[in-house]
Amino acid sequence: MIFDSISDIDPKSAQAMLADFQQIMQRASYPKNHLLHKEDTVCNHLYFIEQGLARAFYFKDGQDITAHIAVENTSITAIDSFIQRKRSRYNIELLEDSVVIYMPHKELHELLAQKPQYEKLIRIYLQEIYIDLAERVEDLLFHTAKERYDKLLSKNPGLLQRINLKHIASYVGITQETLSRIRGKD
Amino acid sequence: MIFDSISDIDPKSAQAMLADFQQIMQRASYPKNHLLHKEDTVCNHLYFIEQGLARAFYFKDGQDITAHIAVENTSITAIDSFIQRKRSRYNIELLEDSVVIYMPHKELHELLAQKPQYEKLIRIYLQEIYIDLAERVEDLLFHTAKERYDKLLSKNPGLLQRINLKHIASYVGITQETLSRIRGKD
DNA sequence: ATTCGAATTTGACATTTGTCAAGTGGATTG
DNA sequence: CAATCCACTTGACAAATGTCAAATTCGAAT
Repeated sequence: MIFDSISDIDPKSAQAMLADFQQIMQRASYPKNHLLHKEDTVCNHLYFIEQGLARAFYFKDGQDITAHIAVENTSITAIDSFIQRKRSRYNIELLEDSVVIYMPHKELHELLAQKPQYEKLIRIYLQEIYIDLAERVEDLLFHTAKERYDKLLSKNPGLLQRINLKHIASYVGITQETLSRIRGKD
Repeated sequence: MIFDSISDIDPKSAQAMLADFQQIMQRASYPKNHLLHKEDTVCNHLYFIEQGLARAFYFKDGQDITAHIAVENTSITAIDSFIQRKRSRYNIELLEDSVVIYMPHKELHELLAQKPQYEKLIRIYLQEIYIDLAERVEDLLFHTAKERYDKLLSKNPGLLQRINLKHIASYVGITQETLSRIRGKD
């Protein structure tokens, strides 16, 4: 969550920063299956999941592939689209009735132009998601599908009860059938 | 390359920024096989390859795995270590006699503290390498080893003549033998 | 409780990739 | 020129994963 980064900043200004950020962020509730973002459009919002569950996915050769899973206190966007202002191949879908907080790209951009001190926050946020992503690459390269599956579940206990196995399977990079067999051997 | 980001910034201040950055960056030449960074130490430098070739690698079950390849005008670090100030599992090795430009973490940190306007540059740099990494994840998940191999070579023509096949194989996530067989089918 | 449909598992077989060992070819060196 | 080394390829077989189709299980709705 982005506001974790504020812990790196001195507490008295942190409060003020938080207030500024809250001004450009909005909260909304959506039902299960709602699409936060549709493929082939530019993604204008950075979302934080306050309550609920979301996934980013797209279609590869007709297959529904989950690229990212976001639980509570976690962010989700079509980040390449959000950053590069180009159309995204991803959809973002809620898997449960959810409460999300979101920040419009335009407002964020303006805030950064007006108050450059917030650049630091965004920089730290980017560092954090970069580290996460780097870990994902290592997992994909050097760990087996079973190890990736176990790790995902140990990081997110209870996730199994909230999401289809096929989404988890595509997220860890294997078919649902293989995942099912892997699970059997316990 | 980090200074690409400067194109987003108005030209007159770009010059001044460039000068500031150059003050904290140094240039050095090293021979082939030189280690820019050793595993199990904190990585204190962000390197840009001006001339030559480098790779980041580490050992997984005794096997030498290439995690990143950096050609000219490209950056390389043990980025998680550089950001998080913890020991790295990566080594960074030059594959040719090279000229590198590097920025010490301490100086960068101090520059950012003194002149927060540079945060923007770093933010943009992080955005760029994040996008690259996200593309890598997609490749690993959704493209075959052959597709990854072809893409790597089409992005970097001539790379084959500069680097061992085994490094390319581990980079695209397969064994050298499999890569050799894949190459045969052309 | 029963039924229906979706989610998950299982079976059979094809395909891909890994492993280990041996072979080939080119460059280097004495 | 022969010996040697290194990179790369090939062969034979094992292991892992994919594909497609057929069960089976589970849960929601009646």
